[in-house]
Amino acid sequence: MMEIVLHPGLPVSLSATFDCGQAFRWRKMDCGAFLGLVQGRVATARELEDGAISLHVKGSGLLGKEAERLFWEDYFALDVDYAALHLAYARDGVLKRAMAFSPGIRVLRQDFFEALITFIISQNNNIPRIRSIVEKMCMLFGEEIGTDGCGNPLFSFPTPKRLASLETGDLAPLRAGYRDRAILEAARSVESGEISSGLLKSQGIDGARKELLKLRGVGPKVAECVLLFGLGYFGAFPLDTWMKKVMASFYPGGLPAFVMPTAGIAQQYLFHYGRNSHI
DNA sequence: AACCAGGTTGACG
DNA sequence: CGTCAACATGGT
Repeated sequence: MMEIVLHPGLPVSLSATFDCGQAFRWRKMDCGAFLGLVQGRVATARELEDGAISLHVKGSGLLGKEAERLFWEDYFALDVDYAALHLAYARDGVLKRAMAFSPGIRVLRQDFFEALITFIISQNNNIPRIRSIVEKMCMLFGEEIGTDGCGNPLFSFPTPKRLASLETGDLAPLRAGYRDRAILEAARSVESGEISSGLLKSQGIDGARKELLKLRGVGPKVAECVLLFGLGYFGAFPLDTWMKKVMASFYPGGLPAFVMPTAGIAQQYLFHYGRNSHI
């Protein structure tokens, strides 16, 4: 077990960050801390009084102390200056309200393959069911990487190799419906090296988007989610049913130009606001 | 019983 | 180019 304390410039709200529809494998424990399954690790996260984040991390493939810290700083995108972002966004009345409604959201840099498969599952689906399908997938095809407080086993997200080896019949227990085919084809594309995180990160957002759109089950919305959550392109802008409503009522002429370079981060505040504030 | 959920696809004008 | 039904599943 390794303890890591992160010091974000601006306090992070773990509940808002983990419950805003970007990550599906964090859950709140009875004690108030969060339990997360992140790239082979079992992590518990809690907010400290001074705005720091305390992480307790377990797993067989942990890096050394410093590398592990860098991993988590990257995961929480501590290189992004949220204080400056908040200051700039406050020029826009709607964004200002959205940020006040749930301050401390951060767009996480998650694993590419997990984001790809998870957001393929997300199409025409709801968040509780996405979670349950992903959990079943990990339980069936992931590796056991630890246990929770009650002794229940915890599983990693399946590797591309494992998913690529399956047939559609194997996915039936997930109850993912017609998404089965897209899940397997995407896994095979990654496993074969036809598509890879390294390539997509190196070629810029427009090139990466074009590649992603070639995959079955990846249309405009899922592609933006993978760009934003799985590849760290913060300019990506997913437009789902909720965001379409938000855009129609608040930004009929589009987002303000100064927001565009980080449109994905603005989107995350607006999405959470639109879904949870009953405006 | 319709309708919806972090949509995409293939067919048809 | 744009529009549109069909698509699995489970919840309201």
